[in-house]
Amino acid sequence: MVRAGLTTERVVRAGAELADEAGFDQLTVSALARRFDVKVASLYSHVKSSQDLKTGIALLALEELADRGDAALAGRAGKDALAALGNVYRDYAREHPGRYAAAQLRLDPATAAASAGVRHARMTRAILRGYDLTEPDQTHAVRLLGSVFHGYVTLELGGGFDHSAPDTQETWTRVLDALDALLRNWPAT
Amino acid sequence: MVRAGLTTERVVRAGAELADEAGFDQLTVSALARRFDVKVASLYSHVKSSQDLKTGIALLALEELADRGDAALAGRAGKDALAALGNVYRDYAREHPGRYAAAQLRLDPATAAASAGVRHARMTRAILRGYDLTEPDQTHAVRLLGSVFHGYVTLELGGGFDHSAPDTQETWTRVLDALDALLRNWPAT
DNA sequence: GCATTTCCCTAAAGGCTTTAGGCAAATGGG
DNA sequence: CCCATTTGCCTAAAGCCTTTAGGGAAATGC
Repeated sequence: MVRAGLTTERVVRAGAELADEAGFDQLTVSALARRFDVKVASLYSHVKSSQDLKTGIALLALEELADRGDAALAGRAGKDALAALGNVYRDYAREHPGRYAAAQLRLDPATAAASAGVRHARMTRAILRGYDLTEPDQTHAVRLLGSVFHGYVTLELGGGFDHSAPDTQETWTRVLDALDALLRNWPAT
Repeated sequence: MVRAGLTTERVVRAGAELADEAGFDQLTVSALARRFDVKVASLYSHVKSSQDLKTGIALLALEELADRGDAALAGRAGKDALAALGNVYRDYAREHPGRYAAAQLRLDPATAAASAGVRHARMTRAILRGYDLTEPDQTHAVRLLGSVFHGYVTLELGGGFDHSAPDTQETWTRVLDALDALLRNWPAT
C-alpha cells in the first residue's frame, strides 16, 4: 500500500485550498480525506479535530495576510500605506475567500495571542505614523480602520454591493480617499 | 397524544432564541426539536430544511433590525440620526448575537430582494439627507457606513477589541464623531 | 357522528466526527 | 543486510445530524 505522505502542514494547506474552492462551510474532514484519496480516520493522526483543522487554516491565513501586509507597507507612508494595506485585505479575501472566512474565526485567547493577529494591529498602527494622532485617538483610529477594512471586504464578498451602481472598485477608491481625509482631519474631542 | 402546536412562525422564532443562547453554529433542527420536546421529523413539516430554517431566522432578524431602525430614525437628522442607526445595529447584535449572525447569511438574489434588506439601504441613505452629498458620493457613503457599522459590530462581538484599552464604548462614540466629521467634510474627487 | 385534514410519530438511509485497535511500510542500529 | 521499532494508513464502530416516506391519532367541519 502506497502511503499518501500526509503531514499536518499539508493537510492544513489542502484544507485551505478546499475552503477557497468550495466555500468555508463546505470544509469537512471527510471532504478533505476524499481529496487526498485516503480514509477519513487517517487525517485524525495529523489533525486533532475538525475544529483544529479550521483553527490551523485561520492561523495560516492570518500569517499569510500579515506577510503580505508587511511587504506592502515597506517603504510606504500616509495615504500610500493606507491604500496598500487596505488592498492587501481586499485582494486576499477575493483570492482566498475560504481562508479569509477562516481568519474571522474566534480563537481562544491563548491561540489568538500567539497568532499573527498581533502583527495586524501593529501594521494598522504603523499606518497612523503618517498622520498626526495621539492616544487614545490612535487606538480609536486603529479600530475604525479595522472595522472599515473588514466590513467592506465582507460586504463586498458577500454580494452586499451587487446589483447597484456604481461599481465597487470606484467605491473602494473613494472610501480610501475618505479615510485619508478623515485621518488628516481627525475631530477633536 | 397532546400536540405541540408547531407553526413555521413559532419554529423560526424558537430557532432565533436558540441561536442567540447557544450560538448560531449550534443551531440544528435536532436541537430545536429537543427544545420543543418533539421528534426531529416533525419539524420538517414546518421547515423545508436546515438551510430554510436559517434563512427564516435571517429574514426575521433583517426585519426586526429594520423596524428598530425606522423607529430610531423617526424625527432625527444629521449626527443624531447617524448615532441612532449605528446604535440600533450595535445593540441588536449584542442582544441577539445569533440572529445577527443569521442576518449575515448570503441569501439568494430573489430572497434578498424580497427581504427587509432593501429597507436597510434606504435607512442609511436617509441619514445622508442631513449631509451635503450628491451621487455618486452618496452611494459611496452608504457603503462606507454599512461597512463601518457591520465591521465594528462584528469585530467587537468577536472579541477583536478585547484586552486593549480604552474600552469599546469610548471608541464607538469617537467613531461616530469621526463619521459625522467625515460626512460633513467629504473629500472632493 | 363521521369524513377530512392536520399534525406528529416511527422507520430508515446516508453523511460527518471521532476513537480504538491492527497491519504494513519506512527507518535505522547491529 | 536483517530485524526491531516507529510511523502511517486502514477497518470497525458508535454517536449525532439531516432528510424522506408513510402511518395513526387529534382536530375540524359538514
